[in-house]
Amino acid sequence: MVTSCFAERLAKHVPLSDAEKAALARLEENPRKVKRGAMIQRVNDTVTELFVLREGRVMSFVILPDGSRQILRVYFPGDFIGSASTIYSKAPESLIALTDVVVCPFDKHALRRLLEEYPRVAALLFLLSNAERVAMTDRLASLGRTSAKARVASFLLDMFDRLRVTDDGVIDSFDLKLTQEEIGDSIGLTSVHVNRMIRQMEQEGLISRSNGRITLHQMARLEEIGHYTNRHKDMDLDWLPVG
Amino acid sequence: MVTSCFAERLAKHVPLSDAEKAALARLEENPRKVKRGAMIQRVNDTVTELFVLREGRVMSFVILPDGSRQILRVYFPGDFIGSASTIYSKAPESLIALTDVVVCPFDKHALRRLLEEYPRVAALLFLLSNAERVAMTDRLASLGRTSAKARVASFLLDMFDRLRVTDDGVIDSFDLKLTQEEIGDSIGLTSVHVNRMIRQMEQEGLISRSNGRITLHQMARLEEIGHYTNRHKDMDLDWLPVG
DNA sequence: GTGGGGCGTTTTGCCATCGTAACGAGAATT
DNA sequence: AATTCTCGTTACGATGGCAAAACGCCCCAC
Repeated sequence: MVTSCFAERLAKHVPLSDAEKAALARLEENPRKVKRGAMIQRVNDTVTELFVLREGRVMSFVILPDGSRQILRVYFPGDFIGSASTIYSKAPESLIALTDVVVCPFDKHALRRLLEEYPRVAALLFLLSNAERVAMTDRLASLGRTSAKARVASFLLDMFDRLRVTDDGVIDSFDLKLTQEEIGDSIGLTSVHVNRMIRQMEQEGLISRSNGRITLHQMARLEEIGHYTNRHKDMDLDWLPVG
Repeated sequence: MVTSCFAERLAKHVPLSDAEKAALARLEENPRKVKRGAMIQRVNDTVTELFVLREGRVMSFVILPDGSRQILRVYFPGDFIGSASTIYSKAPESLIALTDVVVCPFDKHALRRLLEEYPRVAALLFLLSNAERVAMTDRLASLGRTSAKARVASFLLDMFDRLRVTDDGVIDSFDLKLTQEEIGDSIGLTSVHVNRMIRQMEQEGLISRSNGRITLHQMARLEEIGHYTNRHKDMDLDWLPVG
């Protein structure tokens, strides 16, 4: 059986047939290595490609006319990236490698064939796309209606929970691989203020840090501060057609 | 031919076969009238239903523990609502009718059959879900990185452009049917500050108002102020399978 | 081993933007 | 007619942005 990190990810939600696994693996036939810091996709590029992220971390972002940056999403291995190019001919967001990375690009016509031949995979992609939407609305509420401290708390918890889905090594500490400026650009704060909040949370014993790793100490208290809800627990995909 | 406002909406993107139209119309077999202000869905309700909005306006929102509200999305006729319940068993957001409304609820198992039998519709739903995601990221950048004035400007333009997709009567003025408090709750501001910005924009001749209707005068200038991009122009669905 | 450059973090003082609280007026709803 | 909504407007103040500089650390060249 060919392995595919995307198939593995999907299989965490729904058991896949061998044919489905093989079809998904075919999307990952052309792995491409990308160096840390390199641009994978640029805003307004004409794109027909999507990606599965196999190794490393990637972020999507936009730069506003005044030069400020909004980071839209941080991606982890097994994530499906750049789905906006299924509907827009020009990329609405840029993609950059946060670490050395392996991405598997495939053309949207390959996706089309997949959707035609494997309706259940199509449904699954639809569902996961809805999960992404909910993740966005959660962050929207965070940016729109919560304090700086709450935003940092919920951001850390979100990263933590997402890492834990794929990486079993994650217990209560993790390596964010983001600078404080990047955290700020994710949650609508300046790096200065992110620093203020992180140090404050550290002093309060909510988190601690050592050489880049962040440890979360009072998970429940952090969830309260950040008004955070772990969405991963409540997923229900059992109603999907059987493979 | 049975008419369905959802099919009509989809047909604006891709020509649909009669079979597809009929299948979509079947989702709308049980129209339900809802009074203005009534709750259609409540956060944490166990839900298995989705909706097509046939008439009126609906908003989705969450209430944070401190009582503040974040409005996540305003929906217009032809919109597909509540897709989060395809993946979460408990509703992550509340739905409320902004005007008297006709919604067409259907169970997610009906959606499942549709996805199984009409792969192209499944693909289409996937694409539109991605468009929603992009709309969310646009607002995320707005909340995270732009001023109050920019947020109001881009919000007005967004509502305007979305109304124009379905309502041909919309030229340069429209009836928002939102209070200033609701606008604020959409873009992360207080009603007081929304009021400041709106009056300021009115004084500058960017917009004008009379009994609830808003008229946009300097569209280009507004787009500049709000860092707004009209996403509707750039859509490309031609690569989808033929019906 | 040492000096330097780059990057990220830490820190400070100042101040703009935006929120809070409060109240009045007019319109709409009962 | 009474009540509730919505909008308008004010004074005051807190949150978080801005600018600038210093600090620590890692890596590299010499």
